[in-house]
Parts: sequence; C-alpha cells; structure tokens
Amino acid sequence: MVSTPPSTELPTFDRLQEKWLGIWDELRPFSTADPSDNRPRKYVLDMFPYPSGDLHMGHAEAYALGDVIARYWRQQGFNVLHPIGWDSFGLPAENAAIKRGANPVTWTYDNIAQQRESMRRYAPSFDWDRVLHTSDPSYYKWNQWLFLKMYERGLAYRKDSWVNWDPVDQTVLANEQVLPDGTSERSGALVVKKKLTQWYFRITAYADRLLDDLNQLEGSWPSKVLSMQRNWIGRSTGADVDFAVEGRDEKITVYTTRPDTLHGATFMVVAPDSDLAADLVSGAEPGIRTAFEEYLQRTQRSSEIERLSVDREKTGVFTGRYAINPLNGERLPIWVADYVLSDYGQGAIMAVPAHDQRDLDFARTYDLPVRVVVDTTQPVTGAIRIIPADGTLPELDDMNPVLTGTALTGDGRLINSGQFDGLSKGTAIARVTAYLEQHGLGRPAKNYRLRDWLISRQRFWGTPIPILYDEDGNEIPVPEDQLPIALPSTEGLDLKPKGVSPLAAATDWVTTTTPDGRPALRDSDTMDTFVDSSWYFLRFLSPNDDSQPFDRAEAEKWAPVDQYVGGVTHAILHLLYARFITKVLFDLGYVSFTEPFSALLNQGMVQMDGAAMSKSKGNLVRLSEQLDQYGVDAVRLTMAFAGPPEDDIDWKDVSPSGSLKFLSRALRLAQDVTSTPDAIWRKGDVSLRRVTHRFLADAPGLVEAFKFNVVVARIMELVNAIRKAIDSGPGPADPAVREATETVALALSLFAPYTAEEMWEMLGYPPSVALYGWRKADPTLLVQESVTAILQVDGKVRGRIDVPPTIGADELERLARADAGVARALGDREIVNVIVRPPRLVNIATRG
RNA sequence: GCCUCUGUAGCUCAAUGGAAGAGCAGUUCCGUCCUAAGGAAACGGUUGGGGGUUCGAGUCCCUCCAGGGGCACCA
Repeated sequence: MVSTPPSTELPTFDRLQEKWLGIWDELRPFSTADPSDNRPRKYVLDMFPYPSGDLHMGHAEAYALGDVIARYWRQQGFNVLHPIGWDSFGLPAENAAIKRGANPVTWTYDNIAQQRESMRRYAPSFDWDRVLHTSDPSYYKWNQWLFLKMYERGLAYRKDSWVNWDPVDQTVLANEQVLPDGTSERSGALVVKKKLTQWYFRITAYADRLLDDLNQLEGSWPSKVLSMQRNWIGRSTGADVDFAVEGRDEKITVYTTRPDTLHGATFMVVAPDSDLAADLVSGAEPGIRTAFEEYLQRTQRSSEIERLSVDREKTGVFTGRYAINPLNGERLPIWVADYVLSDYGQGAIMAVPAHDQRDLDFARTYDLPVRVVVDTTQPVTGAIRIIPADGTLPELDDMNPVLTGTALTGDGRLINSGQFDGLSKGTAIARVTAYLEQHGLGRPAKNYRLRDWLISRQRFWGTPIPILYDEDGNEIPVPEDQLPIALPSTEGLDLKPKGVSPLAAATDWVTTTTPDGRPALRDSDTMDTFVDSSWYFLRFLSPNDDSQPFDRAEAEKWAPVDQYVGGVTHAILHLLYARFITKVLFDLGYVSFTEPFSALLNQGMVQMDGAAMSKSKGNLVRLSEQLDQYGVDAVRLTMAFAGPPEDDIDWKDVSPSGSLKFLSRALRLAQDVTSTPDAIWRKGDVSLRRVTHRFLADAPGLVEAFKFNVVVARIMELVNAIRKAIDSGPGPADPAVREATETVALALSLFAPYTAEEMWEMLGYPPSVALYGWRKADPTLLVQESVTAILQVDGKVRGRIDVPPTIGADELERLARADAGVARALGDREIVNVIVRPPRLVNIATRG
C-alpha cells in the first residue's frame, strides 16, 4: 500500500471563505440583471426570513437545501432567479420595543443587517440586486394598493364579530394565544369574547377555486400539504331547510348534510351567541331569559379550544319555542347549545339524534326523543322496522342508539319517512332535497370550514390600512396617488397593547381630511403581516419599480415560481393566502396564472436530542458556533447529507466534523491530480471512467427527486474510488483521475461552494465552477461489458454466470440448464416452469 | 376516535417484484520519536411481528405492533 503523506498543507476553511467571498463579490455569478439573457428561465424561491436576531440552524437547513436546487438548475443551463428579502413587519419588533425600549425600526434594520452579513458568508446563490424588505414604505405602499383593489371589488369589508379579548392587556388575542384553561398566555387573565368591528378579506368567495385548483398541484406539492389545505377549506355539500316557528313570522333556516334524515329530526339547536338565539328568547318568560343569559355568558367565557373539545359534556337551555318540521308537521322544541357554532352554516341545526353522535349525546343528556329513520343493518335485514313512541327498538337492542349511546351513521334504507321509505341514503339525500326545492322549503347548499381572513391588527409595526372615516363614520378609501400612508415616528407613542392600535394616539397622523376637504380620521389598525408575504414573490421581479407593484412583462417571463422551498409550518396559512391573492390578481388581470407556486418542497426542522431547539430547553445549537468550528461548507453539506430534506434533522445524530473530513479528502484529490486540463479523458482508466459516468448519469435525477442525501453519498463513493485510483491504481497522472475529480468539484458546487471553487481552481480552471455546467454521461461507458446472471432452482440461488448484457432469453436458458450447480439441484425433478429475465436471472420451478 | 406516512446494519439512509447495499460510527491493522493527519481490511441483517399473492416479496395485499404527521362538536 502506498500511503499519502500530505504533500503540501491544505487551505483551512476560513481561508477559503475569506478568499472566495471577495472573488464572488466581484464576479456576481448569480445576477439576473442581463435582459438579453435568453437561456430558459427558472424561478427558485426560498421563503424569506423574519429578522428576529441572527440566522439560526433552521435557516441554515432551509437555505442549504433551497440552494442545492437553485445551483442545480443554473448548472443545467437555466437562467435562475433566486432572490432574497426580509419579512420585516411583525410583533417581535414591537415586543422588543416594549421590553427594552428599543425602536422597532432600528431593531428591525439592525437585525436585517446582521442576517444579511451572515447570509452572505453562508453563500446561497442569491441575486443580491433584488433585496426587498416588507417594512419599507416602497414595499408596503403596494399592500395598501392591493387593499384598495380588493375594497373596490368588495373583497375587503368590515364586520362585527366575536373575538378573543384579554381584559388585562386590553387586546385582541389569536386563538393560539388562548391556553386550554381559557386564560391568556400573556397575562394569565380569563379571556372573554368581545364583539369588535374588524376588516376582513373575503377569501371564502374563492373557497371552491382554492379547493379545486389543488388538483393542479397534485404530484408537485407534498400530498400532506394538499390534504391539510383541503381539510382547512373543508367543503361540505347538503341542503338548507326552512322551518316555520310557532308565533314568529320569520322562518329558521338550517344547514344539513343529511336531508334524508329530516323525518328523524326531534328537536332543533341554535348557537347561543347568534342573533337568532337572542331573538328567539327575547319574548320568553323571565326564567328562560335568565337561564339563557347565564348560559350565553358561560359560553363566551369558555375558550374556543375548550368549546371544541370532543369529550365535553353537552350543555344547553330550552328557549320555550317550537319549530315545525316541513315534511311531517311535527313540533320540534328549539334549544340553545354551544355545540352549534354561530359562524358555520346558518348557526342553527335540525337535531337528528338517531343518526348524529353530537345530537344523540345531547338528547341523552336532556332526555329528548330519538327516532331511527335509516335502517343501517348490513345487509339491510328489515329488523329495524317499527319504532315505538318511546324510541326503543325491542328487536335490536344492541343497535338502539338510546341504549348504546352510539348514533347510526352508516348507510342503509330509509324507514319511518313516509313517501321516502325504502330509499338508500344517497338516493334519499337527492330526493328529499329535490322535494324541498319544489315546495319552496329548502334548496341545495354548500358550506366551508374556511372563514374570511381577519386582517385587522391593533398593532404599530405593520401596514396602515388605507381607509379614512368622515365625521359620520363613512368609510372613504385613500386615493391611490396618496399612497403610501407611511407609519408615523414612534416618538411619544406607547406601543403597549391596549385594545386600540398605538397609531390611534398619533394625533397628528390620525387627523386628516377627506379628498374633498372634510375632516376625517385614519383607520389606525395595521394589516396582518401575512398580507405582506402573500404577494412578495411578485415584487422580486421588479423590486425597485416605484410605479407599480410588479412589472407584468417580468411576471410573464419569470412567474409563477417554479420551485418554492420552506418549512411545513406554513403549510396552511401563508400558502393559502398567497394562492388566494394570486387568484385575485388573476381576476384583476395582473397575472396570467392562478397558482403562485408550481412545486413545493417542505424541509424538516433541525432538532437537538429529539426536541425543537430552544433556549429554555437548554438544547440550543448556535449556528454561528457551528460555522466557526466546521465552516460553512461542512455545515451545509451536513444539512444535505442528514437525510431526505423533508425529514427532521437531529443535530446530535449528524457529524459536521465528518463532513469537514470528507471535504478535505475531496480537496486533497484536486491537489494530487498531476495532469493538466487538456488531458485526454478517453485515454484514462476505463473502470474509474465507468464510475464517473455512472455518477454523471444518475446525479441529475437524484437532485430532481430531492434525494440530496443520496447524491452526497454517491459523491463520497466517487471520492473513495478516486483515492483508490491515485494510491493503488493508475495513479495521479491518469486522465480518468482528473475527469473524476473535476466531476466531484462540479457536484460539490451544489453543496459546498467554497471547497468546490477551490478544487476547480486547483484543477486549473478560472472561476466560477458554479457557472461551468454539468457534463453529460457518455452512454458507451454506462453499458457494462458483462453482468452476472443469477441461476435459481425453485427460487434458491444455485449458480451464477457472467454473460453479455445483450444476451437473449434462449441463450441464457441454455447456459442455465448447462450449469453444473443447476443440474445438481435439478436432479431428475420435473420442470414445470422456467422464468427467464435476461440478462439478470433464470429461475427454474419444479414439481415436488 | 378518524385519515395518512414511516419501520432495512449501532446511526442516517439506498435498493423499476429478480444477488439485501452505501456513508458515518465502532473494531483491527499500516503509519509515527510521541500525538495526530492520512491509508488499508474485515466485521456488522429473522428488512417491526404474523399471514397471503407470486416461480420469486424489503417492495404488492390483509392483519397486528411501534413511531411521526394531520384532522377531530363544522351539522
């Protein structure tokens, strides 16, 4: 064995980083500024960061993986747009201001400066000419423009609704900020529901398109995200049914997915916090009114989470009123109960306890009648036939919902339903709906779990809503030419949450005039920061254009995004909002596509010891320390090698020091190569060339399938093969060694740009390896001169022979039968079947 | 509870229904004044359990077990 003493010292990673950062700054390898560039285009987008502190391990993973894709397409000859910016509005800036007296503006832009410098060193292939910050007036001006466009189309509107209210902090809370015990995670106060007037975007108007267009993304988006979006939109189909109410002119409309069970309705339930409930009890006797008031208050105190908990006992109060079943004229008592939600469907239901679990639970609690109207025995036996008045089922006690406590939700035949008896569930749903429609008693209906998007925030650090109110309180949109409505200085403002936006206290800012000169006040709320991120991918196309949100011609050239990369934490909201806004822009004629992100990759999270990293857990791994210790390349390579990109990485399971060692091995190869760039490869060692070209052929497919970890493993194998060739094979001067080492540099440029660049230079090429392009595999080197065929008898390997890859079935079978091991195993058994799969396998099956 | 994905070497992962493989770690050896860089070799498996389909199953089907994720009073 020849050992390899270090001939000359290898450069350390920090020297490489220092050297190449300067060269890249000069070279600007990833600029997309040239308008005459006519290579085909790809738009690769990483979700932009929020500037809270410096970059962390999560960023490091996301940008390492996204960069593999961006650099890959560049290497494949595409003009790749890979921009970066900052999602720089949001609550942490304000919290820092409240806690430490920092100015949210300087806090934000200081953090951006720090992240930007860290990002530069981390060296993703960004186009640094297109940087944007959503907190710049030049950006959020266009949020305001978007708001006005939506307002014009009736897609932005104000309404009263019940929101979570913290009476101590005097602020609205998101559902996520309310703890399971109904208290605020911030103040510990018992959260109450408060009715507030807020701005909404009418995303429900797009529910069908948001749902149906997901089909276009099948196969290009993770199926998990698609199903989460489908769940979130939650379309259901059924019917609205009108019920007359005794002593009331107006009918009650309910939504049901089971109109077939209308004969089984035995009571009705109305949401306690609905206007309908208040109206129904308004004329009731004092006892009922008091009970209702108490119940309503209890409901509003309970948190959303508590209210939605499945195991909770059903509660409710009787309103003293009765509705009339439109099919059979029966009197149905109307109850109020919090298991019915005021903002879904009609806020009222018909209760069919025999066939709905929630209704059954309620009926059993309050001893209300239960009537079976679908015979769900499978197969239908007719055993459920006669339902006595007391609701028991003497023939089938084990199926009687009253006794078992289990509703009969399965398919079956209708019973006790008059003219609809005998119909199957599906047929009955259609027939009953048609009957209701004919008689003006109801109609088909659809409902969605999706609610309109509440965008008002009582916060300072966001986009001001461009609406004025005149002295009569009328909404007046700010004229477009007065945009942006810039935020005032924080000077003298108290940013503490107090229920109204801190902006309201900026008297000079709030007080203004209408376009026709009348006194007016500005809306002092700011927009949800998800508005900012719902269209930023378009702003990257012309980030400095002062005259429009984005350039339509540029959008035609680049958009939609070909590959979006980011965390699965945004699987619902951000992606849904961006899809929604894209469809709105399509309807407005600003873009020609309806989906913003053609393909999506969700990378996993970086954990430590099986848990998310956090300061409080004491398992925080600092990115800056990892980079100081192992260097950018080793950390990036570790991220890519750790496993499939969508899996979580546990930092204790991976080895950045191993990555660093591997990178030195690769670098040393380049140092050891003694041939010059004009070496003639085809004169090189054939077996090493086969390994190289097998790799050249396989790597692109692996990258496109996001199997980055497999690509890295394959590079490692190639490096091992080269090492062997240098030390104990054809030696360092062989052209195949150069060819293989150049291939390593090209492949590594996706994962470890500094090392790849240095190797490339050592091999005698000018920068940049990232722009050089991929080499095509030589097909003649991919076919093997012989393959080993497996010879089996009854599935057991009895012999193996080397055959040409082009061997025919007959010839292979002949060779197999002639093989000594096969003949021995065969003996005088009777052959019943021979399976021949040239050139790999022969299997002879025998009897006995 | 419902839906879904995943169980392969100590770890992280490969393997169009056709020979169970890589990388890392560990072990041993070479190297060296000592340490280390570096190199070499071998070791490592009931493919979570059980059944089925097939000439042939890690791969397809059923079932159980274990983990992850999503949904969960939406009528």
